[in-house]
Amino acid sequence: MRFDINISPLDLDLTLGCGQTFRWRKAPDGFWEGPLGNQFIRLGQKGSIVHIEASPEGREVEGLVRTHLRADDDVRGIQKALAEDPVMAAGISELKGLRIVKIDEWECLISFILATYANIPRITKMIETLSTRYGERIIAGVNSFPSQDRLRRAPLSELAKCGFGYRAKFIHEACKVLDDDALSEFQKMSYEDLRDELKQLPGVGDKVADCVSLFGFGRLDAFPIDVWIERALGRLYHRKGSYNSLREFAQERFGPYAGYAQEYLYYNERLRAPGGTCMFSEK
DNA sequence: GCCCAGGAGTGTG
DNA sequence: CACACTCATGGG
Repeated sequence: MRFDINISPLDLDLTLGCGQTFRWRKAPDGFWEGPLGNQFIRLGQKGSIVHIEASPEGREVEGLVRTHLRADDDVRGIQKALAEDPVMAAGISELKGLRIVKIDEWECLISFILATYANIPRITKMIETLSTRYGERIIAGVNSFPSQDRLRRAPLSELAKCGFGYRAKFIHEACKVLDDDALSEFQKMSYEDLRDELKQLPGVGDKVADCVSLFGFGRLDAFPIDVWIERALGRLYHRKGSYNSLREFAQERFGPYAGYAQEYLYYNERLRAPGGTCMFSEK
């Protein structure tokens, strides 16, 4: 099955290639491919037209892709609002097609627990290992992200051999602490309550809670602060301080779309780092 | 070998 | 509140 949808503005390379999500790969033919739910999806782009291929053939593919790429976000409006800040305006200008993605809540939580203090190539590899061992086969060589139930049944001794380091026991314990419908209950909460709940999970601190709030639960006001954002805020806004003081600065300055602001800052900071660029241009 | 990574947890002043 | 230290490991 293949068909086209229209999403604008959109740049798949920017959106899928640099650290929001870890399972998309750029194929030699220029298509981005990876698992979404229990289907293997290929996405190509010409202008604002996105070509979609899916196997096995599912009925809700268009919905899956539109949700993942947050097709209903008024990105132009968000950029216009953020661009009232001249510093941000300059940062946005080369990133018009960068969109926040919407990741499955469970996949996002585990992914960003694994992402703590690791670089993107390694994170990608860890998630690949987890899916290969515990996910279900979609097509040859591609497995779905493992379910909560399946991961809960994985003994720690086994997870400890996956190359996750100290993260193994975090995800092992997080699985056991959460019951099956906990995350759907989380979805009903305010952002503040959601953060507090997430932070009670092992391996989830301020930064992971904000990443999961933003990319997993779709809270566009979340503003995750990692080392890159910390540098960007220092360099561009001369701000330094605790996580919460920086977060409050961002909330006040960028308001309900702080998450998009964060992504523009993140990308700019990475692009200007020596050799530090994104997946689609690394090999 | 060295440095760093989309940090968190715990303890101390 | 602020630091300081440890955690386990691989990619560049």
